[in-house]
Amino acid sequence: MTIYRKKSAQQSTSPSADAPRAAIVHRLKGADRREDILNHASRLFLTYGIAGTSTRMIANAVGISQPSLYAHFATKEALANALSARAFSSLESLIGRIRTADIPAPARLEAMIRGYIGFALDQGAAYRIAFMLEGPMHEVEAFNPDILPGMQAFASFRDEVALLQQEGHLREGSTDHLAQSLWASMHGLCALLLARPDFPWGDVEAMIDFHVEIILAAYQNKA
Amino acid sequence: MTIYRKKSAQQSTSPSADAPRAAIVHRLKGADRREDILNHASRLFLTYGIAGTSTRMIANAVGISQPSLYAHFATKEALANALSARAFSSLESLIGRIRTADIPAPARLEAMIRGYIGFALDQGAAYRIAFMLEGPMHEVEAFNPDILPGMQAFASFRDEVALLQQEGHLREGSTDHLAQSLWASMHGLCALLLARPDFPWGDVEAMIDFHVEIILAAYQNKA
DNA sequence: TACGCCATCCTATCACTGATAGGTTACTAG
DNA sequence: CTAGTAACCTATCAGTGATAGGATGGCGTA
Repeated sequence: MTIYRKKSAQQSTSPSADAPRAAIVHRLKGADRREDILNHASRLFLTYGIAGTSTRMIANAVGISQPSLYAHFATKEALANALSARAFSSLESLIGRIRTADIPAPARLEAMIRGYIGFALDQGAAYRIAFMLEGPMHEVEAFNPDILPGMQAFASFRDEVALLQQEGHLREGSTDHLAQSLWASMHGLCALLLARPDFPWGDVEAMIDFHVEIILAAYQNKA
Repeated sequence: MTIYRKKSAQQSTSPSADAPRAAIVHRLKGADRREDILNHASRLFLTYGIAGTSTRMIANAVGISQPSLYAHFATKEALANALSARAFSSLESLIGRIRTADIPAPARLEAMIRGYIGFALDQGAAYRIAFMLEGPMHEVEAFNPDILPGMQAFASFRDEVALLQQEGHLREGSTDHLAQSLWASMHGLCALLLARPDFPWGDVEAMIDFHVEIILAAYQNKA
């Protein structure tokens, strides 16, 4: 029995050769260097995926040695989590902006849903890290501060759901169930589009519009 | 600046020591050995995750050398894809069984939805491989036969949606949009539950019931 | 029964990965 | 001017997926 190997892409232009180390290295203060690393890592993760981006690629792009990364992040996973945290802080602020914007209630829900979907598709790498990554299956993770921004973003979303419900724009029932179910419906589309971009989706824009319309009708008050 | 490393779990009982090689090795025919490998890999993937399972762990569990795996699968990814394919064949047959079962139309839709969710949560590892894994972001994958069972399962699902729509049990509109949106709604819940089992979901059973009810109401014909 | 093929399986080794150990350098407070 | 320390380095580790090439045993055929 013989299996033919698919020839590996990226042969001539190896990712590991991405941006040779800068000739002159400037020392940076911890916080600045940390931001520097996150910026380059974000770009690389988006291009090559997380598993496809090595710590050496990141270090080369930044212009420091690979072990120097570990002065700022305990592990590669911690770096990814920090990126996710950064992205979710911006999601939370996005939700906050929509909540405080002067938008009448029904349109506010739609704005929230479309904002969420747009965020997920834009920040694909960070969104994957937060919601689609394979974590330890049986091991209960000790408190991880990098998950917090995601939780806060959800909490903010849940608060808005509670408000809309109180105002009578959303169906009755458990607010937690409502928020989680609504979140799941939004997430489902984002996750599938991100995980299977090669699927014959047809017109993606139209598909999103269709799904949003269904969601709005499903969760709004029938009264 | 000093970062404290989280101490690595699995220290004393390293996963790599999982099941020492069997003393007496029996030669198996290609197809049998292949099934053997898939069975052990499935168990290990579920326990340690895909990235957390090395090819050496799989080989040790099976009782063969690590390079011997490559006589049956070109890459570790190919092995994972084969597992996914096997699982999705069973999903397709599940859908087929529900379709041909003697269930009146509205209950048939609910049976389909609950069957799908149950499958996803049971076959977590395979489901992840098929729908939640990080793939190449910019590279268009050449035809991959292991994706076929997943596509066929979706096609079967879409056919049933078309039928229910023709019978007047589902709302009007593009059948493709309807099937994709419905799939996304189901997937969203499964994906979140699998990716974030540590989230404070509350009563998961009740949450699933709530979501299914919403989906049924959302996609059924309002007439 | 004897032969030879070839699928099965092995050991040895590769390049690369994430991570660690321990020394060097440059900025800065006193 | 002189510590002290944060920033950074080189060298190296064990483990990973994958490859090269040789050993072996069962089976069809002469």
